[in-house]
Amino acid sequence: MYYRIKDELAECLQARLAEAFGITREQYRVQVQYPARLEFGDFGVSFPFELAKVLRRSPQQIAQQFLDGFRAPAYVRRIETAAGGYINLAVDRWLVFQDAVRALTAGRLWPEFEPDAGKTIVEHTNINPNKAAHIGHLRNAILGDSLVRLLRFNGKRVEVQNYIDNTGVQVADVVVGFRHLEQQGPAEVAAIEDRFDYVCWDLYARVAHFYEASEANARLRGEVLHQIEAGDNEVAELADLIATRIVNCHLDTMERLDIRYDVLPRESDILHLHFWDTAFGQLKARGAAELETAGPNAGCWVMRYQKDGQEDTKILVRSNGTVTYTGKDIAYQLWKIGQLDRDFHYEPFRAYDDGHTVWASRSTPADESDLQPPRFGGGDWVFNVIDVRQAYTQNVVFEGLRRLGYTDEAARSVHFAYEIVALSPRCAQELGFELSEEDRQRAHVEVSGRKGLGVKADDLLDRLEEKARREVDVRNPAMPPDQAARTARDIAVGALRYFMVRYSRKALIVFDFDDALNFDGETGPYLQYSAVRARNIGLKYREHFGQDEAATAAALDGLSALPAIELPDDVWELLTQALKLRDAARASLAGQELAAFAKYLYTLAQRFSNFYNKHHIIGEEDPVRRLVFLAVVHIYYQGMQRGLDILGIPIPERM
RNA sequence: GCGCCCGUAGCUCAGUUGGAUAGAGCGUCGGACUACGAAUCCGAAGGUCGCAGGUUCGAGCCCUGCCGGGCGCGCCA
Repeated sequence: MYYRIKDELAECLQARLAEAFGITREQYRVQVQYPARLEFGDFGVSFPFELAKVLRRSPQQIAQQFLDGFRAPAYVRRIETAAGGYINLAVDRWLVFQDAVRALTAGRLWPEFEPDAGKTIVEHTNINPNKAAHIGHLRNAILGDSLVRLLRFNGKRVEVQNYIDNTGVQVADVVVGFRHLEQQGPAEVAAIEDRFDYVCWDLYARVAHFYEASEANARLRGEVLHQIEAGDNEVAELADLIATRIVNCHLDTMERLDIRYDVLPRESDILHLHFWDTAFGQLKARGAAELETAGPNAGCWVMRYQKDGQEDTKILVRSNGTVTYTGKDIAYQLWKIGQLDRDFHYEPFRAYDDGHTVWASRSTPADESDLQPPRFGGGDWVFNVIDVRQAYTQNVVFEGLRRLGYTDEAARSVHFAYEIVALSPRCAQELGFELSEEDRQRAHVEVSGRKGLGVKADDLLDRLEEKARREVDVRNPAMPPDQAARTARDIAVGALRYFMVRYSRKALIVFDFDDALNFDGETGPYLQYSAVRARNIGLKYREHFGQDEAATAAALDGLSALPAIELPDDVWELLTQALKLRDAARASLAGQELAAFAKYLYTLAQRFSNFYNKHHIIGEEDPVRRLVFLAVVHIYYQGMQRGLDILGIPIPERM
């Protein structure tokens, strides 16, 4: 198989290196690359340059000596030196093609990766349950969900967690809003029929002004927060009602994007089950937590650690005995790596259409549920999808693990950091916000839930669907309305999901409706469109030649017995790009960069579009060429289908 | 003050972990539908990779300094 050729060649070259120069793989590891240009070949290496000094010979001489007596595998058609020291290899196109067609007809184009015995936990979304989700949350959830899909493709067993901070000040603020601005209690709030997350969005922004109005108002926040943490009172009941309703809204929003979860750990349960106590016990026993007796932090339990030769101190327990955010996070991370010695109880929170259940944590054993929860937590690898502003805190948490002796676990805990989504000043003004003179001069404005400044996730999805629907209706006047709606939805999802992963994690996205609503060029719809066309070719082909699927499959099967024909460059480039799917997925995961995989798929779609415009498959006179083209289109479609699935992008029937 | 990140075409971004002539999209200009669907394709213009040194056979990528921008560093969460 083609995906194995690169590895095989590396082995082969490595062996020859030992034979010709006595260089072991420990001394030098051969790295096979893809040459910059097609005419150079399909694979290339540059080790003659790198070994020139050690071997005391010119790169050219090394390359020559290496090649004299080198026995290349049978599929290597051409091997030569270039540009004073590169070694380029070109493979036999027809052999690779036949091999790929056999894999296609046998249904094993992308064999599964070795399943991984361990468990990988991915935590993402983590939206404060006090208002509607916005574009910043979309980047988190889409990045997180795409990572989950990529991990699964790479053979990992993944558990998806969505942490619910239901006892924080953000929820308290909305409770204050309902009680003191709206004069509403649990019964009235439960009866609200309007979009609950939107109601809270506006209310949350009003509470910020309410606090500014007087000291007494501002004090309400602390009082409410205290009552929420204490539990067992009407304020806590209201907070729970709000948080639960909002979580349901968030799950609905994410469901529109095919994003699902396995478990929702709730902060209130971390408190009630005293996760911190056992974590604190471990920290004290190890001497990682120390009680300060003097100085500004007197009375606090702190963690001291060395960072770049400088000592840093982080407070874990305040002098009033309460635990800081960092402290709670260490306890939670310990649970995730299976070293807390304490667990949640669980209850089903929601059942998805396909029967999958998302569970929520609870503090007490579930009464009489016939469903038994899976074992949650205890991951061998942990990915925390959190924006880059939390880098410092995440480092402190991992340092905490190391101080407790969990160095391997800390090494397998990843802060999957990404830059935030901000708004262009123009976009903020479009949304009806008055910007200060200072903000107007800036390149971007930060989204702010407190100010109510932001683009709501569902509003954006609605606008995408409306625009897609107009385009669908223009192109497909005869399409039934329900199919048109479905298609518009698929296009909206494709556009949004691709938009959020096409940027590298370190790139700050300055959001603008013009960019996000674009369906041309490097966008999700471009990829979807190319897949739809490829699928159509298969349909039209069978229709035109009066074949059923079995007959077409038989014809493709017979292809490997036919005499070789010359594969044109553009066909070859399309084929090899499609066959690099596994390589691209592996590299994307190794580099922890989803944008790399997105770019790979985009390039693949470009090659197909190019091929599509140049060659007419059904109109092709030569029956062998026609069949070869059809096979390549099939391979392309299979690759695109698999690739788009990794990005969570659906393929409409028509568009 | 300390730490992290960024600076590449008019705009938004890639750049396979140091490789060959720095690539896409948008925008601009000019072309291609009586053939599988033009949400497409082809062509053109557009670059001192922030600046200056250094390491290297080779630097957009590594090191040092400077300039410009963003973020983080709380007995908030």
